Amino acid sequence: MSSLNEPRWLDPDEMAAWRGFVVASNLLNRRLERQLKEDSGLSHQQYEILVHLSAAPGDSLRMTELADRLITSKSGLTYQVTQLERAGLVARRSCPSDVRGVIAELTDQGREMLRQAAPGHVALVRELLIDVLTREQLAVLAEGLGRVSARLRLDETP
Amino acid sequence: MSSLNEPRWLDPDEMAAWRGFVVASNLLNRRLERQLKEDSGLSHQQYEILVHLSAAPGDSLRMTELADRLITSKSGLTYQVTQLERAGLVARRSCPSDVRGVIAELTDQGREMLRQAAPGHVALVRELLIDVLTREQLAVLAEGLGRVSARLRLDETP
DNA sequence: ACACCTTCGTTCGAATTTGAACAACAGGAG
DNA sequence: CTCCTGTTGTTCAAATTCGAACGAAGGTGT
Repeated sequence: MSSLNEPRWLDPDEMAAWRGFVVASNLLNRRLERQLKEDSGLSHQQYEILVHLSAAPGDSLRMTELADRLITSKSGLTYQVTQLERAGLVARRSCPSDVRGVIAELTDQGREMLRQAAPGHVALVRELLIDVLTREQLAVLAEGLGRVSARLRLDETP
Repeated sequence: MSSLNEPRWLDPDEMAAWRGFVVASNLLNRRLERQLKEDSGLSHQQYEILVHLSAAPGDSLRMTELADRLITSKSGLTYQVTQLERAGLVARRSCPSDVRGVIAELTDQGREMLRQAAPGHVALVRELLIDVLTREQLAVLAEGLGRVSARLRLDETP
């Protein structure tokens, strides 16, 4: 009756996929972190903040919305935005439609920093991930992990 | 002449794969972290230490070897092993063949903790990742990310 | 207008992570 | 044996992260 009490462990194929995911993710993060820090003095998190802001209309986003996209805690974002503000890359504005709201906005200096940092970062992502995989593998990654992400998003906000 | 100075940006498919990877990885880590902490009081990192030790011959590994497998810094491992030692889940032994060496060994209590924590963790990994993907997608993940990991490992130790 | 529950962003303390510096040792070339 | 170079694990200060608690404000129903 082991199937009743015992969990369904991962078979070798499943384990390989899971380990591959964890290992690749850790190694990749570590590598990108190092490269960004050396190249531009930015952490990966700070870089992502700039990216998300520059992709948003008006180069600005509300704190909560930004935290959701970055998948980080609100307090963590407060800290990092403060750092970026000190560096002159981001500015805080108050929200017109909500007194409580705070809008983080990309400064000209922030835009310039992103313009300078992006090429090296993208090149490394390409070298370490994109160009290592085939077109088909990329498609599977996008579709599969997209569905995984969607499932996780739903679980978070019921 | 933009192709000479401009980097090759990611096209929509490539971007989807990259974003999917980052988002899924962050959401998954966050979720697993929460579950492990609530369920067993362990961090994901601590859990992985126990897993790697229990998978090693003699339920023990040298610190450096363990740090490599966990993909973490040596100092980070020192800290976490100290925590686990205080909790009685891991013990430090000295290495017979190398006076400098320190061997981390799983205690009976650590083995028991792992036995108790593993089912819930595996079930969640299955629910959030494995069972969301098809057999073919899992195979692609394993093969592709395995190659990505291998490439990254080589880059680290030239 | 009123109470009530939710949302917003920040602050706080505790936990964790990292890289650099360090002392002690290993291993080989000469 | 004796330098010399590379490893090993730890310590240290600094940076980052998180969750809980908080004050302030939005939104709703009555």
